[in-house]
Amino acid sequence: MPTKTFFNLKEDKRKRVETALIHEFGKGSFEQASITNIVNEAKIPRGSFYQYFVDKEDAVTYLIHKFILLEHQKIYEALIEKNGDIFETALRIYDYRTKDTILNFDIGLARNILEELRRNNINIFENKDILKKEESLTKYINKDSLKINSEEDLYYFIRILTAIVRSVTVEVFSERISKEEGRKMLEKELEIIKKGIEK
Amino acid sequence: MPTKTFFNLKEDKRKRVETALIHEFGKGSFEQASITNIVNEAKIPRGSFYQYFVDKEDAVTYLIHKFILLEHQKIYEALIEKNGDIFETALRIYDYRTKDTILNFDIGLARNILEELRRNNINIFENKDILKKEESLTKYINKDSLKINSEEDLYYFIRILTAIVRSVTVEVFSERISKEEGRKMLEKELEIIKKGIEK
DNA sequence: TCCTTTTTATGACGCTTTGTCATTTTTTGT
DNA sequence: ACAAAAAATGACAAAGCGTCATAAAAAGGA
Repeated sequence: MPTKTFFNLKEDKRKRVETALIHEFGKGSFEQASITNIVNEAKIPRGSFYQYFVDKEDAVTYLIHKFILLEHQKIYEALIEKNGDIFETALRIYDYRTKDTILNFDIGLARNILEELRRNNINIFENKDILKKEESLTKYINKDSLKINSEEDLYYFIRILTAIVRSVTVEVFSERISKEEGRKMLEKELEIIKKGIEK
Repeated sequence: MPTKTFFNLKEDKRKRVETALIHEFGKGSFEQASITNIVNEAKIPRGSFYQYFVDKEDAVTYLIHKFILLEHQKIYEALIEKNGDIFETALRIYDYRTKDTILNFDIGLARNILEELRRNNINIFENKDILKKEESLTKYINKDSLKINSEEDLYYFIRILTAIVRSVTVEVFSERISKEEGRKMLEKELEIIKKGIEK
């Protein structure tokens, strides 16, 4: 996490740094991001960057945490809107992720963050590191039409869903498939999960 | 792909380079891998590395291709052994991936490669870039007990399976869960896919 | 066998990037 | 107004990547 100094910064400067971070980390992979570019864009001296963040990793972590909190809020809203229907919610999340801009984030950054989350198998539904315990979203899921007998079953089910939505989203981001194709694929995949594959 | 020079190398030297690649790329992420370390371990001058590979990316690609070909062979064997039962095959692949050594590869390298494959959404079942067209494994799958009406259905089904097996494997590699826990989770998840989640 | 041509080997070097640190400047508190 | 704490600054060391001019070795031909 960034230092106290960073959070004490005047609005204007902090925004400049944040914007530069979003631009640079959204361009390529995190490893490719250059601190030189960041300090140039934000118009701060190199030393200041290291006054605000321990290192590059620290700056990335800051963005990821922000992203997770915003996503969490978005999922909550979708669940409420869809009356707890988890399949509808999954599609809703897909739709909003594949919009041109996600919340305050650039789409390129969103792509990188989702990859990073996937790489570290971070589940947005209940992330112990970032979200408070009582903030789990599972309680808003309508379980009436689901074959679920325990908390454990629900857990595995969400794991599967998360993996699938992410997978398609990242494919769309990498431009291997279009937004529309991705949605159709997701619908198909959700259908399989619903009905089961076994005769 | 590596240069002709690399493949013309004498057995001994080529092996030394390969081993060094496997060690270094198995340690951290690909970006973190250091060519300096590689040439030191392989006891070749720095310039030679660039005589064999265009750049770092090129060396990685070489390893990934080798890995995919070996994995492909392994999946084929598993499918034959399990008489085309795709669920049993999935578990078999999980088991062999979570062994201490995977084929000739270090487990650390396998972890990185699987992540890289996932990042690029490369499906080992039918990879157009590396495998020949007729080498698709789907024809060995026993479809009798599956609710599958078209090639398309099968495609989506395999996407889901691939995603899930990878996901668990990577979690085991990152030591968040044990081999045994991972296997139980995979079994549970496969069960959900089989039966479906909808009441 | 000797000479020419092609292939391979070699490591110093240029360039870029990261993170550090000693010093200066600004802010805060009394 | 002064001292102490906090923040800003940029030069610099260290490390890494890929290049390139040159040397060595191997292959081919007469």
